[in-house]
Amino acid sequence: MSVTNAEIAAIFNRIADLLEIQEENPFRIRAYRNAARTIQGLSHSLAEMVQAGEALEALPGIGKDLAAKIREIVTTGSLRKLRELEGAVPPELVELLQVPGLGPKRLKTLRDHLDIQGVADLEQAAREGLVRNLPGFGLKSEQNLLRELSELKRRTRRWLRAEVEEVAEQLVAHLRGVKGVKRVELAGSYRRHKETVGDLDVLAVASRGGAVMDAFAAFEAVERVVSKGSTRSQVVLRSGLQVDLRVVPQPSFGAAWHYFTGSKAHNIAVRTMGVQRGLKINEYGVFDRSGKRVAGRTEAEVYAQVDLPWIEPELRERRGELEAAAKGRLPRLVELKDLKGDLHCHTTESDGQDGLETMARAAKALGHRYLAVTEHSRHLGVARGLDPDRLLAHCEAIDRLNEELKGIRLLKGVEVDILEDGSLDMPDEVLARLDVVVGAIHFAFGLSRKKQTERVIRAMDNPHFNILAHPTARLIGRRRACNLDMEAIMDAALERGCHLELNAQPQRLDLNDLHCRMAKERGLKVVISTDAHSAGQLGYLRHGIGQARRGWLEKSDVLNTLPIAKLLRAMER
DNA sequence: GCCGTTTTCGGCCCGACTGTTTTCAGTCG
Repeated sequence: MSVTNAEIAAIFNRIADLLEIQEENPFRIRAYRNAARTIQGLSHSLAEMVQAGEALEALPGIGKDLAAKIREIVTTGSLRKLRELEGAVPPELVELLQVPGLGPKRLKTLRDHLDIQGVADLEQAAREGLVRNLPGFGLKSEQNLLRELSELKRRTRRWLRAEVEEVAEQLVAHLRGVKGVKRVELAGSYRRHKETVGDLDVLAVASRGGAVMDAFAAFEAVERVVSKGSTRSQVVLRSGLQVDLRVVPQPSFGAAWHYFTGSKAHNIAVRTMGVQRGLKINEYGVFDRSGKRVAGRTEAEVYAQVDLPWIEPELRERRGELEAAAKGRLPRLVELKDLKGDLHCHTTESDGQDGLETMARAAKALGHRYLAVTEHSRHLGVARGLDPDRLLAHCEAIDRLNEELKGIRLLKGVEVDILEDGSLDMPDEVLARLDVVVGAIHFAFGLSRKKQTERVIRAMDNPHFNILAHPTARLIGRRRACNLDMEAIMDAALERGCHLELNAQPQRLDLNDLHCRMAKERGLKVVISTDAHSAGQLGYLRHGIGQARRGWLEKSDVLNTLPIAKLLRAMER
């Protein structure tokens, strides 16, 4: 099996960690991290590029040396440089770098004086009071280290963006109520709509920081204040989520919002463009050589200084957005209001929590013009999957309800199980009577790449098949993606007139952002659906939209932006 | 280790906070 991009990126990140412990040239370390980031963001396989003899050196951050290392990984499955480094550095030390407050320098002090080799050593030494007397350390650092070590597990987790949405909005509302605060906005990966976030970044505009910072520390959900200054403070919530707040004056708002939104790679690139123009860009503004502020009130002003139009936050990942912006070729990203309906949901007839009519009225209230009702099929017993008779009876109920409903149409559908051999868990003559057939994998996730890919393509061979639901079946943080040749599946879908779903459940968001881009590059339209199991979940489309936008999708790339008649025509095979 | 409107060497984004220090290093984002 060929090496994946993620594996190559992981090797480079690992090398960066090991070099860091060895206190190597920091720019060299950054080169490895930059390359890893580039690789993670690629929408095509490096292994295939190598096999096709394509020039890896054309990729940003990949020069002659790293290109050779990628070729070595692809052809031999490993990297000599990594083996050498791992031989020279005790593996547990890398883990210690994850401890907040512990960088390569202080780690070296710990190793030199106390022979610290891992988390257990450090914990013991700190307990025995040996750390406080080291140069550069004191009682406070020893206590902080002990606390960080005990929280290591909790602090390194990432959060589903949707999980922190509620507390984020509460915090923003809380801060907006503080006297003297002119504006409060969320920034960071949350604003970029990453599927998971490591912390929450909040930006406030106020002439003075004091009152805002006090209110921040007093926010109901705060467990502990990590640091508190006049422009920047950090807290940990009871949930373990870390939140950073920065306060800037009004004229700096745009520069600060840009800076704190990131991504880091995007920011560095923009600042570098500034340097080339004789400008210094920081969170307070854009400054010319004489130190005079020339921009900063809005993000658009900042971008204008480096001759770029404003760039949507979801695109700021250093994945070609700066080049596209320079050429005037930024995508016009799809928006929630562009969606005309939802093509995947469940009712109490299978494993949903609300009945048909409740779902229909909730969808109408959201402005949907159509909603496909797609219960599970028989094979999924735990979800009370429907056999052919129950499905046909359900369809009759849908027909009856459609006669009463105004302004929205229910589509008769099914989420049919794709069996292990690629056949569908419902007879063709039943599928033929439906408006939309959604197919999905719900078991045998561990098949080989070849078998899993064949399974899905065979399912799409069925002439009634329309949409492949949650294509990789991943659950973020809980179940890894099925091993699939996504490019082959997309090509097959295109040939057969099938479509792929971007499932908007926060723990799925499957297709992911890179897959969306892969689809767009092929001209394959994506369906954004909620897979709602209750009326409330119909609102999850917003999560799907965030992911779609990260994948550069425009209105015309998304099938369910079409009105009903065009939608049904577009799904015909 | 990468890269070039400062082009093949010598740079590489920039500021805040903490804890230690007495003027700053280390770390973080």
